[in-house]
Amino acid sequence: MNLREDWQFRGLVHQTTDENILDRLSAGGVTAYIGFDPTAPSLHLGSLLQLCNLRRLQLAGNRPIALAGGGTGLIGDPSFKAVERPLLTSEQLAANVEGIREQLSRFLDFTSDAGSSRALLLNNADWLTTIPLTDFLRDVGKHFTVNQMVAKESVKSRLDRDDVGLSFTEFSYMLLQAYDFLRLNLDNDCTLQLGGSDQWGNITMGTELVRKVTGHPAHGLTSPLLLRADGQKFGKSEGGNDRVWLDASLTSPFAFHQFLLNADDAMSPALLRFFTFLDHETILELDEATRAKPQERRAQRALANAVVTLVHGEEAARKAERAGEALFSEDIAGLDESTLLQVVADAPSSTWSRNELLEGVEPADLLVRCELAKSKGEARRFLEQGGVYVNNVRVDGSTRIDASRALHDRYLVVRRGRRELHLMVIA
RNA sequence: GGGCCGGUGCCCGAGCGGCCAAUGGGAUCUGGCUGUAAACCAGACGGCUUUGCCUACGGGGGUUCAAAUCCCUCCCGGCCCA
Repeated sequence: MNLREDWQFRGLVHQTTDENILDRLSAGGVTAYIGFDPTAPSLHLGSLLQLCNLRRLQLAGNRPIALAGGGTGLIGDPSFKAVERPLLTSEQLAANVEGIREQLSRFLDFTSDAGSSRALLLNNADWLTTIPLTDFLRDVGKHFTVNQMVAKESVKSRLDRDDVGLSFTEFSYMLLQAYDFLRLNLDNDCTLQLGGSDQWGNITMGTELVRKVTGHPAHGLTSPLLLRADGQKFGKSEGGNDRVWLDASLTSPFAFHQFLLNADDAMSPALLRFFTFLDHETILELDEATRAKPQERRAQRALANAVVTLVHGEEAARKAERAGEALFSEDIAGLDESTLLQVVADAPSSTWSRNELLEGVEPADLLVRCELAKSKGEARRFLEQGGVYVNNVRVDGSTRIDASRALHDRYLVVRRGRRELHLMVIA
C-alpha cells in the first residue's frame, strides 16, 4: 500500500498542481509543509486533518514541516472570511504558538529517530517580522500583479460586497504566505505545500513565487473541506458555536469522544478516512456495519476510540468510553463511588456544605450556581421544559433539592439536557 | 477633506414618534420520536423580587407627556469624488 493508493482511497486529495507529486510522496524523501494559524491557544478538529496528513507523509518517509503562523497571524488570513477580523497581539500569538507546539509533537516525530524524515517545527514570525518592507515589496511584491490577486476566489466575495471591505493588511496576506513557501524552499528544500481546499489560492501564489525566483518547480496539494450534510463546517461542538479543541482543558476527552460518537451516519465514512489510521479493510467493514446496523454505531465507536487515542492517549479514550456507557446506559445510582467519580471526572464541579442543603435549594438557584443556566430566567425555562435531572431523575421547578438524594451520601449529579453535567460534592 | 448611504438582540434583517423587549429567517437551547444519530414535530430564546419593574436598538447630548424612530455631535463601516 503506497501513499498514493492510500490517499486516493481516503479521498484526501482535492486539487494538486501536479498529479505526479503523489508518486513522489509515495517514494519518500520529499519535504512538505503545512501552515497552522495560531489564532487560538489550541488546535481544533479542523486542524486535525492537516495534522494527520503530515503524519501520513512522515510515515511514508517524507519530511514534514509544521509551520506555526506567528508572523502571518499578525495579519490574518482573509480567505473566504466574510468580514475583517480583529488583530491579535504578538503576545497572544506567541502564547498560542507555544500551545500548539506541544500538540504537534504528539503527531509527528521530532526526534532524531526519524532520521532524514525528522519533523521540523518553524515559526514564520522569524522571517516575516524581520524582513525590511522595501526588500519585501521589491523581491516578493514585484512578482505578482494586483490584477491576479484581486481575481482570487478567496477574496472575491469580500471585494464584491457593498457593506464590508477588505483592508490592505488582509489583502496582502497571500503574499506573506507565498514568501513563507519561498523561504522554506530556499532554506529547507521544501517543495510541497499542503492545506485545506480553501488554501488553494494562497498555495498557488507560493508555488508561483518559488518557480519565478528559483526557476525550479514547487507544488501544492489540497484536501477537501469536511462539511456536514447541511453544509456547515464540521467540528462545531454540541454546545453551540464553540469548536472542538484538541486541548484537553478546552474540550475534555469525554466531550471529544462524545462528539465523535454522535457523528452523523452519513459522515462516518469520511471521518474514518480522514481522522484515523485504520486499514482499508477495517474501514470498509465499518462502512458496511453502518449500512446494515446503523443503530449499533460501530463506525462511530471505532472512530471515537481511534481519534481520542490519537489525541489524548489510550487511557483517556478508554475512560471516555466507559464514562459514556455508564452515563447513558446504566443506572447512575447503582454505580460504586469510584466508577461514579470517573464518569463525571470531566464535568465541572462545586462543593456545598451540608448546611446549605439542609432546607433544600430552589432548583432554579441550583442551576445558576452550577453554571448550567446563565440566569434564573433561563433556569426556570429549562425546568419548565423538563430538561433538568438530578442523578438522572427529572426534577421540576418546585421541588427543593436537599442532601437526601445524594449518592454515597455526598454526590449530586446535576444534568441539563442530554449531556451538560455538573457534579455537586457535599463537603 | 467633500458628497451620499449605513451601524438594531448570537448572525442576517424589518421597524422609522406611542399599540416595541422590538415582525421574520437562520443559529442555538429544551422536549418528543429514534440509535446518546440525521430528518421531522413542538416549545423557548435580555434580566429580575415576573399581573409589574429594570436594561437595551453604535457613544454622548437634546426635542417631546412619550424616541430604535426627530435634532445636534462624536465614533465606526461602505461607495463615490478630491
